[in-house]
Amino acid sequence: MSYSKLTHIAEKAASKSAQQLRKSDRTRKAILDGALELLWSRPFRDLTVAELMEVTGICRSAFYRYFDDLYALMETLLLSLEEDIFDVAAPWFSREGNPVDTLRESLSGLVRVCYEQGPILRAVSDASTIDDRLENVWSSFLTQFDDAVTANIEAQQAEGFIQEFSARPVAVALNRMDAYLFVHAFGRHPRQNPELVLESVTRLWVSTLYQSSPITTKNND
Amino acid sequence: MSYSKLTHIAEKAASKSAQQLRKSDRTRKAILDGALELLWSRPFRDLTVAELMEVTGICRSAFYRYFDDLYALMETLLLSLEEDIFDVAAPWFSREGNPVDTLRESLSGLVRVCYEQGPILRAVSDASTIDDRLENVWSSFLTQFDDAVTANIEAQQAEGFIQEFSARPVAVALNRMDAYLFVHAFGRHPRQNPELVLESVTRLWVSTLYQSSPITTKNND
DNA sequence: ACATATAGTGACGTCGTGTCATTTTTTCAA
DNA sequence: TTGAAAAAATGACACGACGTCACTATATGT
Repeated sequence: MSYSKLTHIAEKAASKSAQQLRKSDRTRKAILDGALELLWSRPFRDLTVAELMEVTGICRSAFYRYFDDLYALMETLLLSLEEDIFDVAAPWFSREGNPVDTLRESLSGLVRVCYEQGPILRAVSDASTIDDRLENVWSSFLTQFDDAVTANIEAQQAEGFIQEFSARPVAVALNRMDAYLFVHAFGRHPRQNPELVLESVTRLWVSTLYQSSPITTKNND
Repeated sequence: MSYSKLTHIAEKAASKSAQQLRKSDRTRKAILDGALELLWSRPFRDLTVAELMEVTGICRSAFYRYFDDLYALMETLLLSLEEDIFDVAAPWFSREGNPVDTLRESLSGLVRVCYEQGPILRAVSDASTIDDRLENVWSSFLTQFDDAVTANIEAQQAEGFIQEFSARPVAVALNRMDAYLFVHAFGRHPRQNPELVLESVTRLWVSTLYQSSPITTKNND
């Protein structure tokens, strides 16, 4: 009987890898996918649990088995965005290579990711003003960035790449610009031209931090 | 009888100037004042018609005689903010005097007004993500600013004060920075130090637009 | 002072939310 | 394969906030 048992287990494993994990995980993913689908074309304010679960094909109240509320769901989406964003912003923070070049690289990646995920970014940003808890998550996400940028500015000031000034308020200003410019430019269809946005964001960062550097008006990497 | 009539009229006029206009206008003002009071210390998301009218001391449903909904009320608050903001930003747009000096003056006024009205600014900004109509009003407010800044940059480029680049995307970036930095810094108590915010905002605008200008790290006007 | 216009009231219907007891489906091991 | 236990899905419910409406009370102006 160990034969049939093993076969059975093997089948289970096979079916699991085909269907992806347990039922609950598939359902959770279906809900997240449904949310992404809806938020791609409609603002967060129009999203209701009823509509979302209708798309998912499961009873509305089942939603609450997977998320506390829509804001908890948005938090999940934000966390996955965060990963992409920190990854793509890495070059400048790595503090290897030419500061201006790596800054351009980081900003370019940031624009790309935010362009691709624009409507989601906007939905999270919108939702964060309505819910206490999500607001804290969003806010601490921005603050992490503030901290990282501040530290990097201070380090490069010590090395003489950046002139002396109070780093944090400038870091905060630059980050708020990025965040809300991206939300504004890429948060709704039709999204704005990412090349133009990248160009102007780069101009601001470079002229603020590395004043003497020349600025190209076309990106010719 | 014309005597008593005149006296009566005189009394009416006196009482009107003392009590300010008709009942409806006083009530409307009371509602707006109540909203200002509540929003001074709590986020927009916690504001309900019931709570607002409780503060005002009138029946909840009377609210709808004066405003379509809370977003219409917020629109009224935004419009009064707008006036202050356009007024105070005038110097740079007037295109008289030294561009950098007038820019500093405008930014200084902007920071002052937004500091004073921080929680209201934030409430409007928060509310605008929830309501269609208010979002359009907020958005067109920002766009007006985008237009004005774009025009001013282009004019000063023509005069040689500002180097050549695509003006609008830079204007949009600078404005989004202002708007959301102010919302972030001044929108909740305790508000951040306006001096520091002014200094960093000024740094960004000046170094972006008038690269060659020296930047003072203390404001010694 | 009175007739009329206007402001204020309370009750109602609606919608979206979140919970709960119950039913259905999965899961896993004998 | 089967059946018992665990987990997931369902439908009904109560709640809170909204916006409307017929009605009452109060202002307004002649």
